Amino acid sequence: MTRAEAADLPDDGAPKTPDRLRRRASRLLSQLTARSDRLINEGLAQVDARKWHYAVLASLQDFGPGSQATLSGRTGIYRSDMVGVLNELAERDLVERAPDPDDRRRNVITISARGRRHLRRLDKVLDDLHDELLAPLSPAERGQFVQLLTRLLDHHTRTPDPA
Amino acid sequence: MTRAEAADLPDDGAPKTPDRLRRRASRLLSQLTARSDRLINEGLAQVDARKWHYAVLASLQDFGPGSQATLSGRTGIYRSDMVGVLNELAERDLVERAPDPDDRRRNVITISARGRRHLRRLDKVLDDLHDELLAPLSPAERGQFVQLLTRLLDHHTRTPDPA
DNA sequence: CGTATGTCAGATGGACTGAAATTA
DNA sequence: CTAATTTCAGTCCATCTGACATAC
Repeated sequence: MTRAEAADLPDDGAPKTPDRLRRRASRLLSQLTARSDRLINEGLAQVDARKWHYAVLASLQDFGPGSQATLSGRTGIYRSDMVGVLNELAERDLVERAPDPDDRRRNVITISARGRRHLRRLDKVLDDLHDELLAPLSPAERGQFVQLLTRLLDHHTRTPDPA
Repeated sequence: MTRAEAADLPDDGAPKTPDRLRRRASRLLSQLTARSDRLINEGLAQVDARKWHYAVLASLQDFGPGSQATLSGRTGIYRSDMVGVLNELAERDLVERAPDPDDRRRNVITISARGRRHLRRLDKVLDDLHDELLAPLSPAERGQFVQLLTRLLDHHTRTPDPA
């Protein structure tokens, strides 16, 4: 069976143009995200950072200090993985981890001056990387894209599982 | 430092609205893809399938039989992982794996009647799952979304790495 | 007591690498 | 000889689960 024959068979549920593989949003998403992740990871690695570093530092800068559980909620990092991320950030003197006097179970995480400087660096790096990521899109389209993603994500974070 | 103070400091490169975390396309992509992958995986698991099954079956249906290396190119599955996928598909009698008489290094993979039936089932399941995935978007917006993703992915598959 | 927090130890799964055996 | 194909073994990394000790 040649390719043309297969593509023209009518009754199989196959569309005339065999692009079901290319058009499935889920596939496009995972493939694009794979590229995106690699781009971001490699870019951040060049300044000795990971994407979770950015998430934690930005969260501290924008919302103030917090316990590890709080940061976990803000950034989406698991409580169990936060430990390692904070170890890396503390090693680099980008954050400070101090016991909370009001609740001795908790640590209070604070961004340092060095951390603020580093965050500014990371924001610049990420701006450039996103410019590369979104290169084929016009500014308006980039806005649309971000807006569509946001609406989808919001829907699926608030509507977990109707099963 | 309270949240309001942190959010209003001007010189730190922090935007007035602290949404840099929420707005980064790379973050939106990975988070949404995580949700999407789980949705698709769980949905396909209920009909004893995985996403790679669909990719291989659809590729066979739309482009005809091929060697494992060919299928690897069509679907994006690594040659090393293709073995396992085809084992699973062959166990279920959805494909046939026969040695190629013209080149005895190769196997020729063919979709079976049962495989075609299964593929139709999977397509229906995936239609429903994508309906759920894209629920908050209008039909026009879904088209836009797919088109934006496609353009981005095309750009990054043809333009690998300018470094 | 039940609950939250920080921590660790490990399961799981996906992407990916490397090499061996066979054949072209 | 070099190159391509299938296959196996195993690495690497991120997500995620479960349990534990401590403190509320």
